[in-house]
Amino acid sequence: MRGRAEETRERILAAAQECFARYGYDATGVAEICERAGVSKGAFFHHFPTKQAVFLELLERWLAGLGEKLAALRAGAPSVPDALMQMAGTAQQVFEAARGQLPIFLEFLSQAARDSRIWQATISPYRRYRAFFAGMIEAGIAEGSLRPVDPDAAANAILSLAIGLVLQATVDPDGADWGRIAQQSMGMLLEGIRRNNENLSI
Amino acid sequence: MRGRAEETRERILAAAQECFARYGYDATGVAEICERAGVSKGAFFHHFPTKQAVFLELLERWLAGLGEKLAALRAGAPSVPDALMQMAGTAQQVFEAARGQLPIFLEFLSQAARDSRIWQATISPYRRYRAFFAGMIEAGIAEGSLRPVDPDAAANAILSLAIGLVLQATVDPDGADWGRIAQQSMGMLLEGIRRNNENLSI
DNA sequence: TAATACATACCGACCGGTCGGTATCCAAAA
DNA sequence: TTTTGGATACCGACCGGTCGGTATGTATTA
Repeated sequence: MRGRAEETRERILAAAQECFARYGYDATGVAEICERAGVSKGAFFHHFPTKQAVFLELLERWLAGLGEKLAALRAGAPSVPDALMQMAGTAQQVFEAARGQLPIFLEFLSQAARDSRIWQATISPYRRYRAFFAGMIEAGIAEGSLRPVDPDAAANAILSLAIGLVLQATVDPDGADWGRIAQQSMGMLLEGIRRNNENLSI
Repeated sequence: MRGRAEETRERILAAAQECFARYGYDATGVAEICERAGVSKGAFFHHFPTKQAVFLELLERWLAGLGEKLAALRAGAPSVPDALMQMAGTAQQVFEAARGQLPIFLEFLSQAARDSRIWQATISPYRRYRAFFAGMIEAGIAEGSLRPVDPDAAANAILSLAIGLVLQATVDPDGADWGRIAQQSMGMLLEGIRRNNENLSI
């Protein structure tokens, strides 16, 4: 049996993620997490100093996973526009896989807007993502696939689009086919910054 | 002097808005609202049946105000692209005026993702906005200023952009000049859906 | 046996909401 | 004009319950 302790830790994290997504950070009690994890309160505070520490670890894992996914997609695409469209394409899977789990993203954001500790943990990867996209845009301009737009502005536009899509999919999951919407939206934005203006059917 | 009671109500609402923005809905105590409003707990529950009722009224006012603003901007613009750019242009004022108050937008969203009562109050105006933008896109296509894109998809793209911008400005207010970013982003998206493709310098 | 992993019992602070009572206001009566 | 009476506005002590976190004891592992 490998690491009983480690397994307990993971169970606590998984249970917490479910609770935070369903009820929100404040409205989730430590007792509820413990019950769902099949673990006592003592075990909880043995593995984590505070409730916030659990939240923070979930946040850090989530952000790290996101970063890896983005980098992998970029590396596997032949051109910058291709990479962007592929990222938009994976949105479908993301939305389906994370259905019901997405609200925790909102929870991450609203906590970050208030708690300086969580803000720091959030903002640093976020700025890396922004820089990552800006770098992609620059590369696209250099490779000739994009018009010479302001890379920072374009990166922000892409990020805004992505964040907005996730949020809408979170709050109104049945309001639209968000995977399709993601691709179409990215297609439109891309059309606005790509160099060759041959009309592709959207 | 009109209505002492009404003034008290307004003071409670204003105090609650500040608290919700600063601490979040759950973390805000009724006692804190009362203290900030200079009002007793009894007065609070005399004017509102529950804490949630206060939140709901703030939400409804906010959404109503947003709708009016959008309609006014649309009515005052000569063309659809003009209207969109003007809307993006007002972002600067919005961000500056609401600095520090923006987190309540996040609070609205995260509550809507959980509480069905608040979800209903949120989703109905939200869908109206979406229809409003879709109508604008159709009008733009009809007037010849926009390419024949899917109006719903374009409307969703615009909404995503707007939501994403507000969120980034909320979480990272000093991370960029969000007013400028809003204009540039909308400009790029617009470039992707407008008919005449003359290059405008961004 | 020493250290780690976990369980149970418990604490003080604080929560949203209630309640009995008081102050204020205004219309009608005197 | 003054009095009065009832409705409205407001107060603040208080309640049951829940919260995050702790203290202490027991089982498991090394």
